[in-house]
Amino acid sequence: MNQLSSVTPVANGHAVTPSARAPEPARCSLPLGSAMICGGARNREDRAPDSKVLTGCAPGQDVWFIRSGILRLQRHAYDGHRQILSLFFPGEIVGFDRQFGGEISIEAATQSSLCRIDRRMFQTLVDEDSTLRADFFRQKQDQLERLHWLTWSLAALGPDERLCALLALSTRIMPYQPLSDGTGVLSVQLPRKDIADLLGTTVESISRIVHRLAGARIIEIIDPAHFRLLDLPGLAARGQIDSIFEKMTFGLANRRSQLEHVAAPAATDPVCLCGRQAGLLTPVNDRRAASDILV
Amino acid sequence: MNQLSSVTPVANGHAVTPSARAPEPARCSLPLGSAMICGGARNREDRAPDSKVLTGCAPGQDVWFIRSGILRLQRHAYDGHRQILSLFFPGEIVGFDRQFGGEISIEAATQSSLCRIDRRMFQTLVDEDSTLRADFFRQKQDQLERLHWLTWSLAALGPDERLCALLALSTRIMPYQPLSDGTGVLSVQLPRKDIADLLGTTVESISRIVHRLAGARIIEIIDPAHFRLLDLPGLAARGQIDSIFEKMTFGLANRRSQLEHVAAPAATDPVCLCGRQAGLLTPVNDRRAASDILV
DNA sequence: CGCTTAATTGACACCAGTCAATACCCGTGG
DNA sequence: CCACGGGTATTGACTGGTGTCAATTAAGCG
Repeated sequence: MNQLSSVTPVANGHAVTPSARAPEPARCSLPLGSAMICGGARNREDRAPDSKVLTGCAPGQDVWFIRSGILRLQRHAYDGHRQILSLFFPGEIVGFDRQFGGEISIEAATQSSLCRIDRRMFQTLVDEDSTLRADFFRQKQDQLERLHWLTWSLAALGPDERLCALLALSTRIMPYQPLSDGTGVLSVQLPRKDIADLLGTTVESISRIVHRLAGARIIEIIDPAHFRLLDLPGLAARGQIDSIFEKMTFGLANRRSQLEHVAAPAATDPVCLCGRQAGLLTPVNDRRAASDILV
Repeated sequence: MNQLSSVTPVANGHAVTPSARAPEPARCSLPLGSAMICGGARNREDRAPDSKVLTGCAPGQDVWFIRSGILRLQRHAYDGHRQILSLFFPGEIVGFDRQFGGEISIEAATQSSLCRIDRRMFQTLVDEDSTLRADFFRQKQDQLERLHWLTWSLAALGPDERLCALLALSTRIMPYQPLSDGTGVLSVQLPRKDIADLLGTTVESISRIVHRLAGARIIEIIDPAHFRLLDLPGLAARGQIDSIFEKMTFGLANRRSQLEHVAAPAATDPVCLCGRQAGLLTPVNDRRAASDILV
């Protein structure tokens, strides 16, 4: 237990790139297809948890690139019931699709850092750059697959199985510290309420299930947001995602590590690469000009 | 009751284009974006209910265009439980996306008529023709929206509300004969089991709900597959789709009527139009050559 | 130290799934 | 014409899980 507390600090800070929290990194370049998204400080926006990113009402002239944090796509029923339809993770683009109805919206689930992209600019890029298009397609496919899973599990699985699946998946999308004995410590960044609304259940049930899993020696509760997963394969099996685990998490983990590679050595050189085609990357020193290519 | 029986014949025949059942129409041209899909008889395939169209295992080198009928996207749990994730309707393209996992598959839910399209050919067309791409995008958007609805309703709505929503939506995707008094007769083409597996419930519950609705004078049961909807707006409201009803059914009804216009006057002239860009439609008399453009 | 918020635990009712039996429809074949 | 059989729909009785409501505890914060 005490040895675990030495690991937990990973949980602090926000989503994926702790370095982004540093005061004004001022410039960054983010990979997307063969293009680089160059967001100057003026194109970046930090969002606090529960703040709105896109609502159905607002025209939403912008597309958003997620630098860090987790966004949630949600819809409310007449009685106020909220259901989370999907989560969006670092490296993904949101807001390009058709305007949602008035009842659907995207909000920040955790502290997030976004990068604003002009809609028409992005449209143009997608039309011109087939590599970007392919990459964007792949994102859509990933998101679709996640939605398929959620839909299926809501109807075919029990709440406990759904939570097991989520915990297993979380090892790839949230801070997870593997230990030498095969177990690992997971930092759950999603509020309990969000987990409940995503899995179509209640916070009370989540709490009961968590403690039930702890009783069955499948997990160990460090604190309400940190669990030690004693049997990750077992979790995946209970959630019936063992056969698709790799496939579902591949794209996610990929984009995440890509972002980390970019964000990590950010303290070295102010040069920002921008290009629209593979092999045609253009080094740009003036960050204002660079950020204008892809607002 | 007797006046209703004079209406029900609409229910017979299969899905949407009864004329397609005629012996060997041999040629047809179907609109998709600015292109026309010209399926000669050898590219067409009729599928019986429950026959497989795409499985995760099979490489599936082909893309399918739905001429008539309803296809279902489904997945099985370990215990055999089946969940239908989505339905596909006439005018839509399936099979272009990433290969599914082994557990997911597409089958015919009703008697269906499909049109086989070579994958690479379609890929090329999508890359070249931005209008087709836009149309294809719109299809994907529609499908995504339906999936969003299903996901949301599985968690936020009760089984009865889900059925109400499905009935309301069905007036746009299944034979529906409006009557002068504002009511109308709906022919449900989906087997009871499919309805249950789509809405995440059981056939027993479906039966109970149907009779409950009849008791509440919201519908009238003509026979297990034909209902007289006494209060369509009420149904939509119960299903909480009243505010998005038009939006959700627009694309579907659109494609359906498009297909009917094409299929209806099929007995006139053997000329088959094929073209890749708007305004560049090329009349082709040799149907073999025509069908080769887009196999 | 008292406030607010989140997490937990308990008691309870009710809905919906399960299982089993029956009714119904629609072929076939006698 | 009726008897038979297979599939589907319906109905009933029962039970278990899960939501709901309420109370308690724990934790963060001024």
